Amino acid sequence: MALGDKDVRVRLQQSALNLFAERGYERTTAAEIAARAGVTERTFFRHFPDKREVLFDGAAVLLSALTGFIETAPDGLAPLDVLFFAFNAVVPLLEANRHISHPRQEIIAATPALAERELTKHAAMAHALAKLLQLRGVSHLPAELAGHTGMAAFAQATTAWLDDPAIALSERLDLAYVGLKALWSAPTRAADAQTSPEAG
Amino acid sequence: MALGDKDVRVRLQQSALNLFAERGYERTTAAEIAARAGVTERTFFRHFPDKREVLFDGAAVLLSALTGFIETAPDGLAPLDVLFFAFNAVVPLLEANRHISHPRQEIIAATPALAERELTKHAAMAHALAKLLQLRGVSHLPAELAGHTGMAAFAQATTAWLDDPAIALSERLDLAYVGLKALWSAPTRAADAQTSPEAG
DNA sequence: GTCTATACTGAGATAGAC
DNA sequence: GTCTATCTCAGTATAGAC
Repeated sequence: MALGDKDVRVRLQQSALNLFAERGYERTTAAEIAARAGVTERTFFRHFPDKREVLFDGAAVLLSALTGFIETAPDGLAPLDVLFFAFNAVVPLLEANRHISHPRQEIIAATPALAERELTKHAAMAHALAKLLQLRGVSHLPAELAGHTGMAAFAQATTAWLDDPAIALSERLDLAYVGLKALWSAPTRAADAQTSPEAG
Repeated sequence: MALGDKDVRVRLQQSALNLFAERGYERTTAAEIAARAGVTERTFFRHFPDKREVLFDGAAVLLSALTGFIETAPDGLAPLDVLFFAFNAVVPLLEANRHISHPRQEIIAATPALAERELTKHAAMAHALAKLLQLRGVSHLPAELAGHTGMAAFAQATTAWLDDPAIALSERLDLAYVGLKALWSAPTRAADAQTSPEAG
């Protein structure tokens, strides 16, 4: 009607982000989000199947970008190297969206219901990455392992970078990559040995 | 009070498992679960903070067992080898509970809300494993990577074994272990190359 | 144990685009 | 006319407050 031609969906997302930042997720009702966007509560639920989803639209864009890079990754790379090739390739996209991702991440971290939904999104993305690896000849179970392992590293790198931008995202990814490989070789000491590590 | 001395909590869990199997999770109300267990709806929510939690009590027992084995794992093992040492050690426990885990897994797989909660439980367990590795001297970020990578492999092995017990759980764990290591070395072909793999 | 807010669903009506 | 987006109204179940 007269609230400007900007898409209702986008208005709902912005209203939600603002209200969640102001009062917190639980103290914000779907009706309030809808009202600020100039529509009714029912319209909110037609755009988003539940209240949480309003914060998770960006995942599709990211996945689409990752898909393109995985499909064009060089031949002969190992499964996890394919994934990290794509992760590094989407760094500019993530950097460009940091001003939205950062406050969003804080809201999610403060809200168990949203943290739970984010895990679901990560699992879905891990599964999508696995299917792309299968297109490159990786068999089912190893592909799923690669998807989940890669996503764990990707999520750790991006989360750490959102928390503390002093270390660049590409460097965070490198750290995660090196850290993953070391999980097979770096020895750990038994818990008992910890009591006198320098003494023995 | 005459419904037998079996703990109300356990009766609620059994009622829930049965009702979910009969009608599905969404078509079962908390009041119905409570009624079958001989208590009121209010009592249900006193035992479980939300309806989903009634299916996720076993995680604590499993984690407790894993904790013991990680603490007593041999000195000098790499992070992921510590975790797989513990995973293999709890195989008998899992095998003993298969008659409960199997129907439970089917209900969870059929119910998105429950699958989401299970991811949360897995993430919590990954985090717990990470903290145990930190007690063995592994630093924070690598420990978290190991926790999530290990949990992904553990979950894949147990899920596959619940679906198809023809392959033993210990063998499923071995397959996951080997599969993980190969993610760094086994080459993949580019998607384009797939169209004529034998022709070139 | 009682009461209530609110997330979510379904059916039907309206309005505009094409 | 169809199709799509929205609103209105009525309802149920969860979960938290009292």
